[in-house]
Amino acid sequence: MTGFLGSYLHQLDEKGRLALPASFRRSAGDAGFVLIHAYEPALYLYPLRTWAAVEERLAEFMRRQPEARGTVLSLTAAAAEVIPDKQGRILIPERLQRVASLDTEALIVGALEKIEIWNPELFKSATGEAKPEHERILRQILV
Amino acid sequence: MTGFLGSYLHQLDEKGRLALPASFRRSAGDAGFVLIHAYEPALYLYPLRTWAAVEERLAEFMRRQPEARGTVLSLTAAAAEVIPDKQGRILIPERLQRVASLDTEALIVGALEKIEIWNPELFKSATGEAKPEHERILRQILV
DNA sequence: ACACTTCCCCCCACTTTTCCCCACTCCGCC
DNA sequence: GGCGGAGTGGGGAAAAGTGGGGGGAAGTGT
Repeated sequence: MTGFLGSYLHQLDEKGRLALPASFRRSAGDAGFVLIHAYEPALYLYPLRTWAAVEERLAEFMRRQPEARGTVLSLTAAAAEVIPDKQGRILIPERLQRVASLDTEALIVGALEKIEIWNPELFKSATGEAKPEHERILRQILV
Repeated sequence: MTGFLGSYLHQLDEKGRLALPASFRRSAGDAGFVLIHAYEPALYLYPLRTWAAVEERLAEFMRRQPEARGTVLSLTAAAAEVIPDKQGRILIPERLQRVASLDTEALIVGALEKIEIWNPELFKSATGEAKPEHERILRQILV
């Protein structure tokens, strides 16, 4: 089973509902997701299956560096567990819509173990720059 | 089992469908493929079997160099998992047709672990130029 | 405890896209 | 010359995305 791939431009309706691509729904099984906001103007969506590992890393990190508690707390405070309705849509809390600058359209991007949700314009400007040293490594990776 | 070899000129129909050569289909088993766009004006097609290794290397790359996230994200965003229909054709998303300048004809090129899909003219100009260099490199490889 | 409000989720309906299936052609091979 | 595998093209059924209305649960205040 491969990770999440591809990008999809979907509508965010007035109720704050966002339809996940059917292929993403299938590869997540139909358990729920965890929606968080971290350092970028985007939201991250983890299927519960992979979220467990993230949670473990968070706990481990706090044990090693207690001064990081505040950082982790602000992450968990802004997080939400979301479950798709029968039409495959998740409800994005109003506060998370605001921090991600989501309006009527959202770009749903597959990022291997997680899904990212972006404002389409912000995504374009965030991924615009091509870094030569990264490209060199990519050539090695892609055989 | 050998890698993918040979090149085939096939039609890209109005619906964006491209028939894979029957021999490629056979050597991939009939699981799906992953289609990506990287630094060249061409598309790369990986059978799922070999894609898993690529994905693992990508994850490793991000662990070592977190600042490469953007590069990997634009790669996965432009990727798609494709499954041949019963006639052995894959659907190439409109966005990927554009970045690879694919019109009505596509050149399907075997490239060992993966398959490359080119605009025929672009392929000629990309591979036609560096003849002397080719010879020098090949002498080293083929003893 | 009860009425009231609010919000969420289910259901229904519609549009668009996708993909499955059938039919046809071309070519090489028996 | 027919047969079979391969590539090509298009119609129709099924699925996916979108939008809105109503019922019921949860929370609030009286």
